[in-house]
Amino acid sequence: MPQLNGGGGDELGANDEMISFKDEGEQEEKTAESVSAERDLDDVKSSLVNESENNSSSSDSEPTERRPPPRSDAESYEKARECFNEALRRQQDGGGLFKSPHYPGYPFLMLPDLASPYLPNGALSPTAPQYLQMKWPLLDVPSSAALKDSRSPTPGHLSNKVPVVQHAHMHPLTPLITYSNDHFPPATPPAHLSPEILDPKTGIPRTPHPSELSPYYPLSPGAVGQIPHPLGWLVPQQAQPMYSIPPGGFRHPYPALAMNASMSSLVSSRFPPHVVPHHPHSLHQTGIPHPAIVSPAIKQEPNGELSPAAHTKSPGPAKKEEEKKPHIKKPLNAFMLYMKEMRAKVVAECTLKESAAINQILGRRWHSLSREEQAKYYELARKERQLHSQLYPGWSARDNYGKRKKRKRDNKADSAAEDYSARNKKPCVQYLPQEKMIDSPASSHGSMLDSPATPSAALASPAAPAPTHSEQAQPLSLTTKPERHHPHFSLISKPSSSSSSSSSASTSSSSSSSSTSSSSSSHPSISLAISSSGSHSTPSLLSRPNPFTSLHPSLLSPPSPFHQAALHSHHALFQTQPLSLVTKSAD
DNA sequence: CCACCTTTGAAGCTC
DNA sequence: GAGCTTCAAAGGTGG
Repeated sequence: MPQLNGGGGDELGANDEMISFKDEGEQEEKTAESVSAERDLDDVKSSLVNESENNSSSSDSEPTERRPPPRSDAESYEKARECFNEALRRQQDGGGLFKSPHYPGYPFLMLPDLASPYLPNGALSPTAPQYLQMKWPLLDVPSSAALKDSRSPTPGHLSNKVPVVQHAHMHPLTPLITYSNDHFPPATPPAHLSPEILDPKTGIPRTPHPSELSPYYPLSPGAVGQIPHPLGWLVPQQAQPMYSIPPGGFRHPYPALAMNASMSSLVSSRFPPHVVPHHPHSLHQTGIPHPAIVSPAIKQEPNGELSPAAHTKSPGPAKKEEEKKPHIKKPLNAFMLYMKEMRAKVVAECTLKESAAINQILGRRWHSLSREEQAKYYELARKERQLHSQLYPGWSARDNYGKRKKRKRDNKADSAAEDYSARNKKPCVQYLPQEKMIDSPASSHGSMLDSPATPSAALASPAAPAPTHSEQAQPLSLTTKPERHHPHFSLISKPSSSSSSSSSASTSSSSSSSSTSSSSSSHPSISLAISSSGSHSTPSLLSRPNPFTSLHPSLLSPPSPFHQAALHSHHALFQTQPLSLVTKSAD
């Protein structure tokens, strides 16, 4: 695996990590140096220092909320940290890391780059290759050999339309959905309607099957079993896909085959096993069966292949029937899609095995993603939802309620926050803070700005709520973490709020995270954002997240190549940041 | 063996 | 309409 990430793979993670760890003195320096002697180093350090201080303080300040992680956890996190550092080193050494011409040290800064690859018409520019070279790290993931092959065909050419492919850490997904920007104008047509996809092999444009658009769902009632999903086994990673197949069925569900691994992973991941009938590998290569469609209780039915249609298929006793009914899962949201994609990469980079820890990392990374990047996932998610709704018109999320067996609710209720906090999270806390610190400043604020809703809304989905101020203001991350980073704020909202302002308040977001997050975490981010804005001049280091995230919605919003092109210059972007920040703060 | 942890986001439910 | 709850993925962990 060394090489796996070794090359360009790490960019994302490594960077992330780099940043994240900055808080620690030594690491911080290392990272900074490694980062590349950015001129901004000083700034970063200073920021880090502050963060570190905050951090420490935070720990103090929030002791009540979170206790020190259990030893084991601590160790694991420590490990993770090391892992990150390692990744960092690799990047630096290996040189595989993607470096933006503009921001050498900061791989993440891709936005501008992204734009470049495309021609005005949205087609991939010949010059794009440079980006193309950088496959998504994910691809490099261990078991991905297969993936590599699959993607090898020509990721780049996959479709001219798919910009994503080019970018290293981009959205492998795009190919899937034809992300291309041009395709999702605000009022994007239903996913299935999306523009034609170039046939990977032939290069001939063809209309995509719904399945292609989103492979994730279980077969549609009518379509049912017709299609085996190739990717399902093709893709190494977690694989079982869940999506459905188009009524027409598809041979090749996805151009994906040709597509790059990441995408394929995504697709495959979701393709329901049943979709892929009895393929010898129906199980994911890893051997992990995917419950995708089937309800947990049922697990995979013998004929699990049956798709949703299945439910209809055997009219048995009502109860049994219900139980048997394949469980149509909720469509994955943007973050879930992102997680699916990136998880393998993170795992590869780090020794961490625990999903909880990994998820935390992914969460941070998610926040650190630029708006555009996030927007892609939002768009993808939106399309999936559309497809899902089309496939299962009658389906409602509520159908799945209770299927999971009541979980925490009980515990939480019973044990209350105390237990809750006590049990696990601590570890995370410590862990997070470090990484987060880095992110937080940049990303966090960015994230806030970027709030899920915003990006998506702004960029793509018409459906998505308009990016109102409030939305923008919403801090994604409310989830506690931010607080830690910035202890000052950490305390209950009010005090801190002064600085950051009320805006975030709204943010509190419904997110489940429950209490912990409660605090005004968002505020901190805002404050940071502001500060950062001031520094926008020095986007290089810190910034990655900031710059883009902070971008003004209007600017970012258009995912289309055109827009990207417009955005071309970072400077412009950076400059824009302040505005965005302002808006938020205002909110 | 099952629930939990953890993340964000969407949708449903409650008031 | 606001706020809260549940579920989606994932895999180690603990009871």
